[in-house]
Amino acid sequence: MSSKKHLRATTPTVRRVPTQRPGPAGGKRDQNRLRRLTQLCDAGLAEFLERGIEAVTVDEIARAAGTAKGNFYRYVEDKRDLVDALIAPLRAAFDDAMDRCEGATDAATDVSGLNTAYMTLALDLLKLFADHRDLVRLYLQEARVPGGGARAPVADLERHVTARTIALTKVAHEHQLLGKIPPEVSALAVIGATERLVLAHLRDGLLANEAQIATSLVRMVMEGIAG
Amino acid sequence: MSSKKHLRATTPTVRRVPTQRPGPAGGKRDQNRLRRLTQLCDAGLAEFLERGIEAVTVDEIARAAGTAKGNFYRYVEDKRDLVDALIAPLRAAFDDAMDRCEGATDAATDVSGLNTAYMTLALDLLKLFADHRDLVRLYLQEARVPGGGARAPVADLERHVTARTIALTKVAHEHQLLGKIPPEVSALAVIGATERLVLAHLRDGLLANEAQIATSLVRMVMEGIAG
DNA sequence: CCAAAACGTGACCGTTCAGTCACCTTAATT
DNA sequence: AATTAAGGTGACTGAACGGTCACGTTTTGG
Repeated sequence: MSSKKHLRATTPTVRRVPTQRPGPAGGKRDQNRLRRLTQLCDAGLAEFLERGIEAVTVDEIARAAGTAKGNFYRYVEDKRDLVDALIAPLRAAFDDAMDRCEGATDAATDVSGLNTAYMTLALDLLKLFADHRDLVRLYLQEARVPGGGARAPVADLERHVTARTIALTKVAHEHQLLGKIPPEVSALAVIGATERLVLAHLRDGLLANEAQIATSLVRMVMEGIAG
Repeated sequence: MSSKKHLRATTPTVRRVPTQRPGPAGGKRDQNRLRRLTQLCDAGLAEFLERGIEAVTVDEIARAAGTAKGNFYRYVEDKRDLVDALIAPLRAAFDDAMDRCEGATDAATDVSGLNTAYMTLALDLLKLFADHRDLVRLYLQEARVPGGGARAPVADLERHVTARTIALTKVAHEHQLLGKIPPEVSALAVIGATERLVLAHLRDGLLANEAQIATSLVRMVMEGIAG
């Protein structure tokens, strides 16, 4: 057949990711693997926040995670894949909150039911910000740049967030809750205001008092800037 | 002395930028030079908007401007310098508007004088957006990413805008125009809402009706989302 | 205990890119 | 018209980086 050296017992293609003996879920193999992946994610996230996704090299991430570059590719396809893994939980948390709100608005029979639904959403999002501070910051820092290469998952999420928020606002608009302002406009204005405040808090350390940001924002949304 | 070939008649250092015969301002030399610089700026801006500042190479900019890479460096130090040249007019226009507004608030003797000052600022900024559409879009797309390398001028401008806007808002706050909301919070909320709307308009082609965006925004700032 | 899968490594390869340089052409100035 | 600065070019260099590979080590399932 082939020469004695380099004979490949199993599959001909080079396997980067384990497929034959991944071990039982929750077993030692699984644990180790998850730990390394987490280290890579954490290291990547820290670097991305500091210098931007695009500027960070695979080698830097691997070293910061305490391993070698070659090993990086055993856990993840490339930098974009790592960003994907990073962003996925954020997207999931956002969808959870939105799903819950949509369920509540669908079930609501009167205006006050709608308002509770929106207040619940606000609280859910507040919790989301608290639970995923660094991820939210990464999203805010990177979302607006054209999504080529590794930034694509972030840009995707931005479109997703925009679309779902506008859709939700249209419901409010149909129930006459928004006066003459087009739903797209009010949706984007609220998103924009919220995101800018959260960014100032997370990135610049401005506005240390989180509760005050939240209540001020709600007040401004309800009554305008002079509230 | 030296060999006949390659003798350097004048200065020993390689000159990239003309210093000895730049020609009179407005003269032909000056015109040509300005034209090329403009081509490079235009080409760079277009590429930056499409794929992000970081991803664009010097060679691409030069080719898009219809010239060779080597020539790029005769007009500009490097990519960062080009971004600097692009951003400078935007910064200048912003400062003009803010200076005018500060002058008006200083001169104002009553609340209505302050309000006119702020409305004038809003109109000035509206004009700024119209006069520098692509530059504003570039700013919005790139401002939040950590400012390493070529993106530094944009990140600088973001800090500048934030600082001046907050300072201006503090004046309003001292005149009791903002109720209980801290001036930093209202300033950032308004910036955020405005920027998000402008970005949707410029980048995504959403919200085609500019006048409606503007009036809606003013209404929301004044009366809240339900205006 | 042992075979082999998974893990880990860093040298290596091919590509890309910023910045330079020697040479050529154009045109402004005297 | 002659001189020479300025404009223009693309090949070249060195550095950086993504991704691979051959090899060594560890872990585990049987």
